[in-house]
Amino acid sequence: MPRVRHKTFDCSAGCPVEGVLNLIDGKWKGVILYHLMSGTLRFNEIRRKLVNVTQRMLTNQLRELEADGLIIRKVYAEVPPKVEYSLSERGRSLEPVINALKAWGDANLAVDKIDVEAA
Amino acid sequence: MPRVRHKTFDCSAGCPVEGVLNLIDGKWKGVILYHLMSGTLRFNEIRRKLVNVTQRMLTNQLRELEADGLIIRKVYAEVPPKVEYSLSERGRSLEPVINALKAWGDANLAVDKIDVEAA
DNA sequence: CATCACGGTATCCTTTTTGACACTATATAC
DNA sequence: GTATATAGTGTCAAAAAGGATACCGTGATG
Repeated sequence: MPRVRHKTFDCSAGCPVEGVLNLIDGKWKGVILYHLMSGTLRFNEIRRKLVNVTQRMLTNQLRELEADGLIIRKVYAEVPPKVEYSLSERGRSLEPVINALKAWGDANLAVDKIDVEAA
Repeated sequence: MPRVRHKTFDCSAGCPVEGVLNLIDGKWKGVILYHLMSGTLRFNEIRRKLVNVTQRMLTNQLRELEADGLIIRKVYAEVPPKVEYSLSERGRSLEPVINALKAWGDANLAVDKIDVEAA
């Protein structure tokens, strides 16, 4: 499992920018946060939204988000297991950031263009 | 709001979010963009602002940003060499995004020791 | 002649991240 | 008694990212 992502952020002026990026990059974190903005989701609900994610990766990403205090993991003592993920206060405060990302993406990552570059 | 019409690669609704993240993650890209928001900079000026970056990494990051159309590289035929980097139109349009990142970082990563201790 | 500044390349190596795939527990349904 | 669903773990391997270090060309400076 990828270990401690948090070292100390000793950097200069642009540092906060990198700091946030360290929290939300990782192949699936952005999308996970985005989906959780719409409400609580269970493990497999998230999995179905992130089409190609493996269980291991999803678990990893969720654990890291949890460790960074952005999401809350709630386990129900049931069988079959039930685990719900939701945004914490801190996670919810990221909403403007995620929205800015989404807005720019929508405006500047037109599908045609991606097609051309990917081809 | 333009929406994704067709899946080029498996992404669901949160895709644009990941798309932008793919452009601006990389260990130094966020900070580079941040610094270029204040104006044109030469290679070594950027280098001095990113204290621990190696030449190789800085070159890499700048080339990727250039390839993604976010910055412009202008070479002067002089000796010693002079190369100026500045934001493109597209890069400048990222300003709200970078600002959102910076704002959140300033507000939530102020002293990261608090993270550890308070949690 | 030797050295510095500039903006890089070229090589090699280590660390980090991601992926494939197999395995687990248990209650319920068939 | 076999299969299903859930939410995971464990192990190994590949790929991507990042780092260390050395080198290049040239004109001016000492």
